[in-house]
Amino acid sequence: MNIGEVADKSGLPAKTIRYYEDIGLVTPNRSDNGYRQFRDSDLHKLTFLARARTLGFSIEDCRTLMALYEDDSRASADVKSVASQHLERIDQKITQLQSMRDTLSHLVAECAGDNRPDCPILNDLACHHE
Amino acid sequence: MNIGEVADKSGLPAKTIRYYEDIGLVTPNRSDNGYRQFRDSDLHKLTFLARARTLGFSIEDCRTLMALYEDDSRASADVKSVASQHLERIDQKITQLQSMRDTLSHLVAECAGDNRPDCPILNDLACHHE
DNA sequence: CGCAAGCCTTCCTGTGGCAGGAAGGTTGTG
DNA sequence: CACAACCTTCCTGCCACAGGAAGGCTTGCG
Repeated sequence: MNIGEVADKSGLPAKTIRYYEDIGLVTPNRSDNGYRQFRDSDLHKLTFLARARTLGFSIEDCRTLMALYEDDSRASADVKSVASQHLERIDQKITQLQSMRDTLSHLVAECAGDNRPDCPILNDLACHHE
Repeated sequence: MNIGEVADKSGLPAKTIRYYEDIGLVTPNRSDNGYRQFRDSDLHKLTFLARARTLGFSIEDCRTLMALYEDDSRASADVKSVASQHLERIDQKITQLQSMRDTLSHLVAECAGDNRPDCPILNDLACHHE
């Protein structure tokens, strides 16, 4: 398979696949003409990566997860550890975003949104927050 | 005031303040020795920026908000518009993160986390998601 | 007066995860 | 044989800074 076909099948842009080769996540063969030649196992890896990325794992997490996936003697505890830490980071992010959301939605609700200059949003921003 | 003092008072790192000058968000004077000289109005701007950044506004949003803040004939509708769009982006992000969270927490809960290789998390990643 | 500590300066590189695009080679079709 | 549709490498840019090198200024102490 050429890169276009694996791009279609994996759902990843060709650019991304080249990048993943650059950083050593996949290592396709090369044809005589220099084109990348992907095996089924490469496509499999790429769909694995695509799925892990949609779940928000970092590239380094993906690298770790791939290594665990390919290690038949892995301990599921190691996988769970990576996923748990990621889950924790996600929770932190959600908490932080919800805090922003709460403040912002209050301010937006209070703002008249007309053509007068008085604005609670700007008042909040300009007020000295410690 | 030198940069160290405004850094302390605004809560922003000196690096960040220099960067904000680079991109034209603040324009402090210079002393004879080349040091940046910040007025009270500069400090005021920087605390405004710090607050806007903690609410998650992008630098470009901050630029717009600052311009509106300094425009006495602004319409609060313009401010509200910027804030509403930002709020919408935050909501989208939260939704997306919660979707990740739901999937991940399911998987983590199902994973035994022992020293056997069988792992629902890896099974999910490796299974062909369209 | 010399010297060290603690400020300040500019400039360069790196981060994460690619996207965009230039310049050129290859392959398939009418 | 022209042309489109692939493919290649290489370079730059994104965002919002952080880290650090190399050097100038200032202040206080012995």
